[in-house]
Amino acid sequence: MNKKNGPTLVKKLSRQELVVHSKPTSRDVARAAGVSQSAVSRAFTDGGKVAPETREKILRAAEAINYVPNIHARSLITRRTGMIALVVGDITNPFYPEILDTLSKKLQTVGQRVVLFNISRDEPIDLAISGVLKYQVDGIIIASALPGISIAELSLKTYSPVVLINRTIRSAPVDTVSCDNFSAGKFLANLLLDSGHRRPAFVAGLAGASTSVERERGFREVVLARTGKEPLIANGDFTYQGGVDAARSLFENKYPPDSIFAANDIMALGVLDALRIELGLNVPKDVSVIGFDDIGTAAWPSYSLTTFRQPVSEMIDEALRLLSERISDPKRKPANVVLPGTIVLRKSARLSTKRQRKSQIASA
Amino acid sequence: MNKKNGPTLVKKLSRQELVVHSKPTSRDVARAAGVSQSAVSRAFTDGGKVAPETREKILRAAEAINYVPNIHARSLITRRTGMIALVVGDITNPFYPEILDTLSKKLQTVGQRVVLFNISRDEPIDLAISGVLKYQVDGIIIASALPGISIAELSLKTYSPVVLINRTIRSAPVDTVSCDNFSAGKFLANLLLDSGHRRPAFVAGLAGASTSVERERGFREVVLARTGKEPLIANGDFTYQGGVDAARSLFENKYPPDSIFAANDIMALGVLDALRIELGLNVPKDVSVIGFDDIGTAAWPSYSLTTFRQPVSEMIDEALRLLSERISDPKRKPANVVLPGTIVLRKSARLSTKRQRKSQIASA
DNA sequence: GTGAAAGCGCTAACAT
DNA sequence: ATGTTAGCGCTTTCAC
Repeated sequence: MNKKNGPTLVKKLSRQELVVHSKPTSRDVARAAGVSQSAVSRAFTDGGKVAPETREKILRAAEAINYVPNIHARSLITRRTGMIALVVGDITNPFYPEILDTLSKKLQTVGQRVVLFNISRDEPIDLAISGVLKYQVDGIIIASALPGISIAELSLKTYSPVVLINRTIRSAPVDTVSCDNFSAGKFLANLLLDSGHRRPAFVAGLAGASTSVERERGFREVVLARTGKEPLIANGDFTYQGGVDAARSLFENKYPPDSIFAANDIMALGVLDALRIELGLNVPKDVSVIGFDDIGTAAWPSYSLTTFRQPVSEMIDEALRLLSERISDPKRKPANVVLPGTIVLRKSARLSTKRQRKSQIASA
Repeated sequence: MNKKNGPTLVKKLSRQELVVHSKPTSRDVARAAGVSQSAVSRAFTDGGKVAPETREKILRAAEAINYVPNIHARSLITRRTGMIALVVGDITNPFYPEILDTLSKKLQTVGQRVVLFNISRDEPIDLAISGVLKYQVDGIIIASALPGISIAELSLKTYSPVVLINRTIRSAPVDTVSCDNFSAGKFLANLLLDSGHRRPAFVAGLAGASTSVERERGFREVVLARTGKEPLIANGDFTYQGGVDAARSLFENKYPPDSIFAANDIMALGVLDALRIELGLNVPKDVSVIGFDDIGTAAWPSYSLTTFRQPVSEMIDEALRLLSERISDPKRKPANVVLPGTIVLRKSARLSTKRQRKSQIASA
């Protein structure tokens, strides 16, 4: 339907003649508008130097033949694709859709898109990453909870800027943004202890996840210091079912806990359900439960989960800022942005009144 | 660090010299491996004709300089990008992350990726679509609940195959895959009525959404025929809060319902919470509640929501099949695939025993 | 302000 | 089996 070839007779068919419905190109628009191909290009670029009436004419012609610029051809030259990769490990956890939602909306306002790389739990992250690199994305945001060990290598291989969100890693010099998980863990332990709890337990997430590890470290440190005993610990695998199982196992203990801090909300919800329904306990009367993240469901009255909110929107703002900073200065020293979170007091934890205000911990 | 230029003195710098860290290209690999550039290309293509030892050599050289093929340059020629666009309207509804998860995992097994287009509720869909088209995606899956009116136009402008998932549209000849929403509505009305309910109510989703409309049509038809009265209807906007509000308004009625069918699970969950917590009612003793979708949360014991399951995995399989069929035959008549769903019986609805088996409705 | 020409990194036809 | 060559659709000098 376009192209410079003459009438298509049956003879050696070139590739483009074989294409049934090839998309119109800037060349087609140029022909239709009676201008040069480069004029079309300029008409579609923001600061392009074209006379207003020429641009008008070109845009009309483009409209008429349903022309849309090919972003890949453009990116070959500009070296920008307008795509940001989001690497997630467990989109089933509602925290990630919230990140995805926030991120994609922020990006869209500046004409960018998110390409999702949904890596499964056992897939080695570096393999996934080389899959990402092919796409020449302008930046990579990794929110995967997978063991970060190979990220070190990655950051060397990558020409695209990388930022880890909601996790950190010691071994590699990489930009990161996260909550102050360590302080949060301490804060929550103190909160529980201050309110008269004597046996706080911790429900951990995935083994290798820095977030869970840090929250645990802070929590355990305070519990140990103040009670002289290690907190009970169960593994919840960052899933709802894991939370259910963790609660069960915690209560098989001879001295079961009187309060539980789960390393994320989805586990806390599982804990809550197991406590109330399977074990017939009253929350918060018998046991206090605190989560982490503040996903939407946490606010639903059936759960009314007291939790530690991560500042998702700010975290993403920071991630995008780090990304663009690294674009302009690839050699800049890696930054580790730590944002403060907020305790959100609801009904799943019995906390003493002197702490009942919305308090905020400072960033470390 | 690469490129064919000589030593970089300060003079008119070409674009590539200005780039600090330009990625290695196949040319760089060719030079490193002592072969031609096209040999490199072949080494990276699946059926490429290269001697095994040459390929080895090339891959090693590529590895050494961290070369990754540029997918955009490739797509310029092959006319395939390996990207599938997923257009969603409300990723906050957990049904969509489930779709996204399933889709992205299926695509990844065949080396494809999903690019997410997360359009906000008020954004005109055709604008969003022209954003999609720039990306030359191999296919577009629209799972947006937005008023479909402009999709008609769209399908004409689009050279990429399009399939609507979880919605249909009369005005445009477009491939669609969905549940048999109409039959499902009828089925659920009969189920409720058969179990002794006398005043079934319906909680509708977004006004323009075909899914909600069809479910309502089937439901209302049966209720009207069997009880002689229209069912009560409230609008829930496809959100949790909408469900809460809908339940409230339903019970402001002089003759409140004894059973509620919500057009999706997230609303049903809102209904449940409002019923139990705000209105102090017992579910299912006082009121039966049925949802639609069977999102993960529906199975949680706190809710134990009886619902009508959509066959997500099969729907996506069909969508991908339709997409690839349309690639090979762009002129094929649009297909409207209708898949049967399944009732999932849990505890939120009081249903009579003779219906207590997992029953399945046939596709229309 | 506009057009001609070069070339982004790659694949595919064509020689060899 | 390998290299040479011609573009894919676009942006960007460079003349005019």
